[in-house]
Amino acid sequence: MPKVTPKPTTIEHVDLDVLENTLSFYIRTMNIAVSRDLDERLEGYDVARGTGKITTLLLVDSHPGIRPSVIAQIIMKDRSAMGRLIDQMIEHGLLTRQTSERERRAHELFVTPKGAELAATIRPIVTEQSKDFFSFIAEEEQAQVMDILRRAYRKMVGMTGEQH
Amino acid sequence: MPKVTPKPTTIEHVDLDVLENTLSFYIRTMNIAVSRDLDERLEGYDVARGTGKITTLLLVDSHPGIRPSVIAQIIMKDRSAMGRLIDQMIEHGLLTRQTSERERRAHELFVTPKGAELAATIRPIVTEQSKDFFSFIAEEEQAQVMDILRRAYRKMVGMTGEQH
DNA sequence: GGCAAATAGTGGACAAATGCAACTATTTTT
DNA sequence: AAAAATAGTTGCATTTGTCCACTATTTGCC
Repeated sequence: MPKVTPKPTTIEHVDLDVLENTLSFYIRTMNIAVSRDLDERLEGYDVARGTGKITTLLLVDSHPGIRPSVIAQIIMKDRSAMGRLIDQMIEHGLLTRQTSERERRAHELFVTPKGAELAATIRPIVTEQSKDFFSFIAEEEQAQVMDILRRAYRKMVGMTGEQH
Repeated sequence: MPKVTPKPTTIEHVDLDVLENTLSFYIRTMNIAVSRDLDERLEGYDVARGTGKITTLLLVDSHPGIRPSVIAQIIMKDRSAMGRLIDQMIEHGLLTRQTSERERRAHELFVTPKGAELAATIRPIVTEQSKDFFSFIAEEEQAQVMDILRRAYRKMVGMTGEQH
């Protein structure tokens, strides 16, 4: 209980308590910043806002017939959220959906020409955004972090890399 | 336009297109997973859910009198979101707020005894959660990633480390 | 001194995202 | 043939984030 009004703590002098050494803190915080920046760059592209639209578009584009549930695993959403995401993208004319003939429970997704075009437009933007955003980290270090996180991610979603 | 029904793409065989080499993808995705895990561990602690409560509590605890706008910068929220967060925490009896005497526009935040207690409870949980969650990454690698992200974060929020 | 601009915080409205649970349809197990 | 598992949909309640306008106070400038 300080007797005098404390000097205002400015951001330069703040230490982050235990968060200083907590990886999850940095992941969570950087996420906010990266996502915001990405949204700005994609403004107007009807794939902006929220995690998942970009991944979904690119995935369907490069894996025609991929099923919603597979994408859901990859972007860590539950099926209902995934479904809504797809509805949205179909409404925007980016994807089509049809029932699989061999698995009539499942759906298969395909890009429309518009979707394919958007995918092509997006690809370089997404790549550059990431590079630019992290440009104050040396290339090698970026690669290092990415390499480590990639392995972590793969274990997490069960991409073992085994071919059978 | 495939003539036959394509074989279903399973998660083991998916490649992530350009996202494979996009750091922002991994940050965004890992964020979802870490945050979910954290929420589970903090369930019931009225500091769970959403980014910011934990940081706010720990920051106020270790910097009595800190101002909302400083915290806002640190957790990258705008002032109105920050205000609501604080309202919530005051309602829960974790913080108190008073007008600064030297800057009557500004507020100063303090923890209540209950808040201090919660901070003490939370601290080890948060630290361990991060370690556990990333336990499949070697300690050194964790440290490496953290070190790099820390520097990135600091530049971003303007923590230059200068003492004046 | 006095006016304009900057800073700190509040409050309202609105659009999205998230999580949960219940429900249908289809396939697989037993 | 019945039960369990899988794929997807729908509705609902909660939360979050964002934008904008508004007040109070301080600082800078003429």
